[in-house]
Amino acid sequence: MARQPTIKDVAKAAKVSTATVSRALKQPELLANATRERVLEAVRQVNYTPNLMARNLRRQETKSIFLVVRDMRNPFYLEVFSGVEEEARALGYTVLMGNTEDSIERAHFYFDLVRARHADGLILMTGKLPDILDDLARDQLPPLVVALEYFTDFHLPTVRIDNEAAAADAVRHLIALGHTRIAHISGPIPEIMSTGRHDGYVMALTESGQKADPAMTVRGDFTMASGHSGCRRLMARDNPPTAIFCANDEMAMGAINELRELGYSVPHDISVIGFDDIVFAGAFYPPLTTVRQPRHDIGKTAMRLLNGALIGAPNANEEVIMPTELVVRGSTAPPKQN
Amino acid sequence: MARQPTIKDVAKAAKVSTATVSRALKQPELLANATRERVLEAVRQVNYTPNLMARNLRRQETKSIFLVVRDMRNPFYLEVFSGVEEEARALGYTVLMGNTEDSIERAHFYFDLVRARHADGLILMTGKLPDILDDLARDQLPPLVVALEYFTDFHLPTVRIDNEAAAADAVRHLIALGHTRIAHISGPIPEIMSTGRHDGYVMALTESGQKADPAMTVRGDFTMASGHSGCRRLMARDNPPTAIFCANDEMAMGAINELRELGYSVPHDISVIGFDDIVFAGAFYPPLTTVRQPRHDIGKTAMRLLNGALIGAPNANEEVIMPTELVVRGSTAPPKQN
DNA sequence: ATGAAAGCGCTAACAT
DNA sequence: ATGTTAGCGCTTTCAT
Repeated sequence: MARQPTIKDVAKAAKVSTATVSRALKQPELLANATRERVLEAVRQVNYTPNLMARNLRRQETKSIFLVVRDMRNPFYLEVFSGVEEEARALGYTVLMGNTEDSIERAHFYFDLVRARHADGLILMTGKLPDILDDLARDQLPPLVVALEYFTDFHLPTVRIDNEAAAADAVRHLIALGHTRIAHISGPIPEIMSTGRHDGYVMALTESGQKADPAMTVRGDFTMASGHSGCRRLMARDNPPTAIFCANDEMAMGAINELRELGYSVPHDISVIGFDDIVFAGAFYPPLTTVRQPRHDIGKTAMRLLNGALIGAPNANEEVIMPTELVVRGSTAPPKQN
Repeated sequence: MARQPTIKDVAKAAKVSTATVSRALKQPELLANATRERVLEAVRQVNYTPNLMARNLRRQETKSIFLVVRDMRNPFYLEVFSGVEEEARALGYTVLMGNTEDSIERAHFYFDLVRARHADGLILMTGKLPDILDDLARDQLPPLVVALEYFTDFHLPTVRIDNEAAAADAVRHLIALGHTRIAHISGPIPEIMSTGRHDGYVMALTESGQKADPAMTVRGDFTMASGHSGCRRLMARDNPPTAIFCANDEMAMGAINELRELGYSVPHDISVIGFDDIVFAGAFYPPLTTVRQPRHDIGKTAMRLLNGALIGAPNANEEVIMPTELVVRGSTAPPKQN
C-alpha cells in the first residue's frame, strides 16, 4: 500500500490548519459552511482516512473490547459473540476475542492487555472467576462485565440466566411426564453454573416429593465424551434411570449416542434433556428437548453493560437476569410401562 | 483503574532516561548489567506496562489482524479461527474478527479499517472475492491472505484445499460402493468453492463411465434448510438417486433428516456424504461420512502467510494447497438390492 | 471562525 | 553505555 495521507496533507490541500481539518470531521458545526465544504472536498481528494492509532493515543481509548471465553471452539459462544459484535458495532467498538482454555494465567493475560491499553474493557465468559479475580483488589479491576458466569464476593456488572430455575423447569417437565427415576449429568462442580443447575435439579425433585439420590448424579465436564461415560455409569446401576437431565446439550448428545450403543431407544426407553439449545440441537436425532438461553441477547446486553461501565454511567453495576425457555422436542416422552 | 504509570515514571524511579527504559525492555543486551537490573526493578516497583497505543503509533503497526468471514456463526470458521489465533499469538498478533454477512460493503469496511491502521492486514474467508476486489488496483490492496476461497484474476497469497479432487474422492467412494445413481446438492454456484466441488463430482462420474445427469444436481446454499429442500426435490424424481453427495455437512444433515421424514433409512436405503467434517458430524446419527478439511492448520497457515506478507518476506505470494481426507463413517453403504 | 502549539507515550536516530 | 531529541498523527486547549 502507498503511504497514507495524513491530516497535514488535507490541511495543505484545503489551505487550513490541521485543527480545522480535525474539526471538520468531528465538530463540523463549529466551522463556516464554506470552510467545511472545502475541507471535506480536500479529504475526498487526497483520499484521507484518519489514523486510528494516533486518534486512540490522543483520546486515550481504543474503542476495542475483549470478549474472553473459556473455549472459543464451542459454538455456544459464537452466538453470544454475534450479539456482542452487533451491539459493539452500533456503539463504535470492535470486538477482540480472547480464549483462556481454562487457564488462570491466560485470563490474566487479557487483563494485562487492558492495562496495556490494547482494549478498553473486558467481557468475561470464563469459569474460575474467583481464582481469576482473587488477588485483584476492587480498584485494580479494569472495566469489566461478567456474562453467564457470576461472582459472588462483590458486585460486578453481570448478565446471566437463573440456572437453578431453568434447570428446575427442565426437571419438572420430566416429572410431569411421569418419570420417577431421573438422573443428572452435571457440569464441573463446584463451578457456579454447574452448581446452580444441579441445585435446580434437586429442588424440582424435592418439591415433587421425590428424593434426590446422590448416586443419580454423575459429574461431567460439558464435553460429549463426558456425556458418554456419565451415561454408561448411570445405566450400569441396579436401578437405572428412566430419564437423564444433562447440564448441557453436548453431554446430552453424548448420552443419547451412548444409549443407542447400549441398545436403548430415546425417548421410547429413556428420556434425555439438554441445556443451551445449541444450533445443532434441533438437527440432532432425536431432536433435543432442551433449555434455550437467549445467547444473542446475552451478548448484546453484556456489551451494553460494558459500554455503561466505560462511559461511567451511574448504575452500571446492575445484574441482568435473562429469561430462558424450555424447548420440548423429541428426546423426552413418558416413561415406558414395564 | 488508577492512572497507568508511564515510561517516565520508570525513568524517574530508576534515575535513567526514558530511552534507557525502552532499551531495557526491547534490547536489554545494549545496557550494562547494573543499569538493566535497576530499570527492571523500577518497572516492577511502579508496576509499569508499556502503552500499546503509543508503541503502535510510534512503530506504525498495530500487531492486530482481521479475520474476515462470511458468517461467524458457522462453527466451521471457529476452528480456522483457533488456528489463526494460535499462530497469531506465537507471532505477537491479536486477531480481530470481522464478518461480512455476504455484503460487499461490509467487506470493504474491513479494508478501510486496515487503511485506518486499526489492523495491519486481513485474512479473507468470504465468497464474492471478485466483487470485493473488483475496483481495487493491485497496489491499493492491504496486506492480505485469502483462505479457503480463491481469486483467479491475479495472484494473492492463498491457502485452500483442492475442492475438485476432494469432491471427486468422495464421489469415487460412492461409486466404489456400487452406486450408479448419485445426486449432488451443490453450494451457491457460481461461487468458486461450489463450482470446484461440483466439477469434482462430474469428473468422478465421468471417469467411471457414468454420465452426469444435470437433473441430478440441485443447487443449495450451504444451509441445513437447503439440504432439506434439495433432497426433497431429488427424491421426487422418477428415478431417484441411491446416493447423495452434499457440498457441505449442514446440507448433508438436512438431507438425512429429510430422508428420515420421507421414510428412508440412511445408509440402508440411501447413502449421504457431506463435506467439511464439522464438529458435530461424528455425533450425528448416522455418523456422517464426509471430507475432512484441516481447518486448524488452514488457519495457522493463513496467519503464517499473512505474517510473511507483513514482514515483506520474499515469496510471500505463495499458494498453499492443504490435504483433505475422506472420513468414512456410517452414512454411506452399498446400494440396496431391489 | 480559525490557527498555533502542546502533548498523548513511546522509539529510534543521533550525539556523547 | 546512556542521554537528548524529534517525531508518529491526532485532538484540544488557548489565543486571536
